[in-house]
Amino acid sequence: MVRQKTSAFQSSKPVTIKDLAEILHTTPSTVSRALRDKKGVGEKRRKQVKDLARKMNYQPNTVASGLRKGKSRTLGVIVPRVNRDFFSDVIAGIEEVAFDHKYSIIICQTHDQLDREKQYVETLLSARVDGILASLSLETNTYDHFRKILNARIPLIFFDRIPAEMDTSRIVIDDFEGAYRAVKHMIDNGYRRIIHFAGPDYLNVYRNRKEGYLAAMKSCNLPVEEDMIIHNNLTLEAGRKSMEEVLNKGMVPDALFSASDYAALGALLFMQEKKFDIPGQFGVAGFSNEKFTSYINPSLTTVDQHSREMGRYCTELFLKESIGEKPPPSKIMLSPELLIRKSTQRKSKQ
Amino acid sequence: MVRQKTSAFQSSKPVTIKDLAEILHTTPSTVSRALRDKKGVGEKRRKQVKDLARKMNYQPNTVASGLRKGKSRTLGVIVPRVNRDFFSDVIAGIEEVAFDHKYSIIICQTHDQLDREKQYVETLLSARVDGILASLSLETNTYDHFRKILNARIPLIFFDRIPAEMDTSRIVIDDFEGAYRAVKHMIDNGYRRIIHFAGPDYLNVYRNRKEGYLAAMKSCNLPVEEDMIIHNNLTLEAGRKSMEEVLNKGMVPDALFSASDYAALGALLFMQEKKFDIPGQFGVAGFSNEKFTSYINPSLTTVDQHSREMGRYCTELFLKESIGEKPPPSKIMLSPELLIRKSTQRKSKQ
DNA sequence: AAAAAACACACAAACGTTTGTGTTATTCTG
DNA sequence: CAGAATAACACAAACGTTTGTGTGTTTTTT
Repeated sequence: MVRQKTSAFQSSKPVTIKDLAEILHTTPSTVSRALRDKKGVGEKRRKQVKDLARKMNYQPNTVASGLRKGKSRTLGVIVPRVNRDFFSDVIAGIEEVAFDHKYSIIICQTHDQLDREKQYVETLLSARVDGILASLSLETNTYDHFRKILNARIPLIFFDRIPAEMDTSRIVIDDFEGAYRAVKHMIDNGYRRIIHFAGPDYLNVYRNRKEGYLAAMKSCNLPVEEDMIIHNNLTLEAGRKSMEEVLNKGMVPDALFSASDYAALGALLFMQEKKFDIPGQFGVAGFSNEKFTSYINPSLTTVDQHSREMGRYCTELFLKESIGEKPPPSKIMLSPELLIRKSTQRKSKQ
Repeated sequence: MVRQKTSAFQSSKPVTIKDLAEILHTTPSTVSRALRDKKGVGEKRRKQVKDLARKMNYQPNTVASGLRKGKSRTLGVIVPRVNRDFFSDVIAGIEEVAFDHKYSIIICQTHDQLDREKQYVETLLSARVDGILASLSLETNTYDHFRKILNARIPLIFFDRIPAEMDTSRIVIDDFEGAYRAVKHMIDNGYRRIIHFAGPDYLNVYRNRKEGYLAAMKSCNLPVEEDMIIHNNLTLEAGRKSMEEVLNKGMVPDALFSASDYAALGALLFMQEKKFDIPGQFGVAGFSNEKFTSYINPSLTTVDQHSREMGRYCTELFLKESIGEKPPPSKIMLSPELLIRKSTQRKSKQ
């Protein structure tokens, strides 16, 4: 005998509102209203419809309803990479709030490439997402693709890596403050010749971290020679290499403040190979609070960016913008948290 | 004077195919065919249409075309958490292949909760995604929601955490083999009383890792007492706590093979606090190759799961299933890679 | 040069909803 | 109990595409 599944498991084409209407000898409009608890449908009929819908395993078609309503209850999220702790934490935060409000999220990885970013903006626009949350790619130096989003009257919220050139809602942490506090802390611990690994100047986050570094040094009257600021791409390998070059040039820094944890790690590993005592002879601080920073030895002083909260806020900003008349853009700046760990704590101060 | 933007920046309602048709005194069908390079449109007209589309910044509406075509070029991805290295790496892999084939991906976090998983399946089904890639939540012990996907004739590919109960395409790594090799390696390095942190038995991955552990021990005639296998939820805290309990019970293991890197780390940190020399007095190996494992000290021996490749394969499996007649489900098993690091390398063997 | 084939296009229906408007029956009001 | 208000529904149009079919026109074939 053929195995007979319950009616929930019939295959074939999905059941539509029309099908339900036909069976009940009524019309699609009534069924639609019944299902969504809109008025204009009698008690009895409503129950009848809902019962049948359940029985026939009716699945609402959000594509159709999206087309009709002009809303997709979908959010586009554009990030450089999904598998970076910072970004995946932000995404986790976004997803949480989005889920609570019945939004789905489409994620887009730019791989830090401008043309991918552009292409994804097109895709999201075509998908008629209700909003876009984005963090700039490293290559982004033009913003017309983002302006298109605004012109389409779709809420656009930037987080972390934001364009100075556009007047949109945005949420960042205070990178300047985070860097300033990290460097100040290092100085307080007796480090003096602190070098800095910086990212590209055209990205707000790296520019601000550099400024924070400079301000902290200046506030203590510590000189910053030109070659104490090393721009690289902030990967582990870049950090290791830059550190090597610094030593090869004959410089004798006693600490490093890196705009990225990975680059900090690269330098730290290199210095350990060279038998430098960390934090004794050389202090290291990073930025972002990647998970590994608390597990390595010595644990790495870093700046936490409240990534998950950033994601949550970001989505809340979108929700605010998506209802009613467009409010003026909100600019939120979260306070970073300096996490003082072993890599910057000298046993004896200066 | 009012600032005048180029035509690319007009606001108002999006341009539709109908609009283009009207302007060119032709019909939507012709415009549609012209834009998509379908035959039935003259050279001249085609150029005319494309030029106008560009000029008016026409954005195709994938919602409408999705409704008409019954395909959304969208993939649903269901994972326990997006901010775990393993899963975010898989997602990165999925995104890469999906992007190349012009698919968008909707990501869903179950937070290891069954009801969230169910709800997301409904959402994805309603969104009429073209396929679903999923890894089970810890709580999943019922599969009707997944069967619905199959009944809707939507390709469903499981990865890593898969249900034994369903006959779908799937891709896993050989957890048994990975565990076996890890434990064998530890035995080869002189460890004898190796304990095991295991996850829930109803999840294939943890069951297989445990089996691998048992097989390796057995192959060397090493006894495994009941209390040498500790089930916990595999978090860092759980690892620490379990380790503490083991010692408190008066057991004297000389090594740990943990089904998770985090739990391994918890145990490792605890043992270090208790002044055990690792790997000298106590060896530790984990599973998953989380990023931090190579940066900690001692670096952690672990098993790499080729997560990115898994994501890529997974999407390729979907692509294969989405064309033509449904092929029989593919069952792919990737070979894990044992990464031998310091945490299991005794200076002097035995 | 007539018949056949190919082409360029218009027309119309369809995908599955949602929503405004009309129609009839029921309930309410004074 | 007439008239108004309300309710329960049906009807039809619309969202923006895609695609099958029909109709002239041009090109090719012989």
